[in-house]
Amino acid sequence: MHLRGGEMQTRDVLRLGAQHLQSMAGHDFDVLTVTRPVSPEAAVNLSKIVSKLSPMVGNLIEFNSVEFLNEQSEFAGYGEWHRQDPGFPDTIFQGNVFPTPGFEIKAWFPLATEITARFKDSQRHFADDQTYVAMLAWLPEMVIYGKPKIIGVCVVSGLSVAQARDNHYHNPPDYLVLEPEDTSLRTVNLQQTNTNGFKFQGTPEQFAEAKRLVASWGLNGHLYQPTPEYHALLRQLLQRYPYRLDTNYAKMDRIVHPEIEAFKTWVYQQTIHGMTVLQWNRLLSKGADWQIRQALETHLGIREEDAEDLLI
DNA sequence: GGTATGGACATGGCATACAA
DNA sequence: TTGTATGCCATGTCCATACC
Repeated sequence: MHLRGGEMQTRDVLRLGAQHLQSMAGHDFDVLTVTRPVSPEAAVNLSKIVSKLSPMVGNLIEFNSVEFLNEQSEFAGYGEWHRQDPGFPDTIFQGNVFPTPGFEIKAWFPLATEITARFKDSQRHFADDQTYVAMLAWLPEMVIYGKPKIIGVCVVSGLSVAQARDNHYHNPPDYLVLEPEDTSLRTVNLQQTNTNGFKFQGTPEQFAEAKRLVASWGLNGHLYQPTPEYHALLRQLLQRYPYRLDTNYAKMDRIVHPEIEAFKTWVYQQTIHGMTVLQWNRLLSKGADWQIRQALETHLGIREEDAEDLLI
């Protein structure tokens, strides 16, 4: 990598880090192993609960990524990667590079019903675009058993994700994106850093009235801005009309970020043991037991004899 | 029929208040 | 002083329904 004047800058650290994270694709994580099911019945049962591994493997992937980054010699002398948990982002480069580069690592288990990782951090945290989001898609190497294997990595700018999210959701008065309150005086566990989404729940009459209020803010009144002035206006809506907190707000699956969408498509198209990831996803979430049984026998060789062998 | 959206439920960390 | 309950925040899965 070419560095101007021999100095490592924030964007260099991020670019290098992104390259290394992407190189993890295709590798196993030797952190845990699900043993091969001994019978088709056990395999079917396992297929329905393997997604429960998702949160745990997600965490294992997060701190193994830090170790992996620190094994790379290019960073030597400039600083070290550290995991902050809790904290944002969960991986930062501590050293003599400023602003401090960081990765927010999100693990994605593509056999689950959706990408459940959320990205709720305020745009205001990305003023210098020093934080990138790394999505790591993983599966057990044998689909329902084996070691976790990284099948693909997508690294995108955190700022771009936050902007895509806010532009996608924010649509006053129907939907409001709200920045965290000023909670700097609270104890650390009660401080807010996340934005939230609110959906209008009032009557059509109230909605018409709310629309007139938004119109009175001028031509750019519907455009999202993270400023206190704009949020003072938004809070008027929240006080006057009923809204509900949207608990699905900012799910990575629903943000509609172009690079993330392209990554989703790519991951679903990958072929693993004779079927695409999307086909496995459909089969395991919607397929009948006999279909799952058949696929596991055809593609993974799990059949009745195995169980019989075991009994002997 | 597939996708998007709305909603419910489960789990857990952490600081703090309060009771034993 | 120690243990327990509580408030708030956060992250995850699953399912029903609306929509195209």
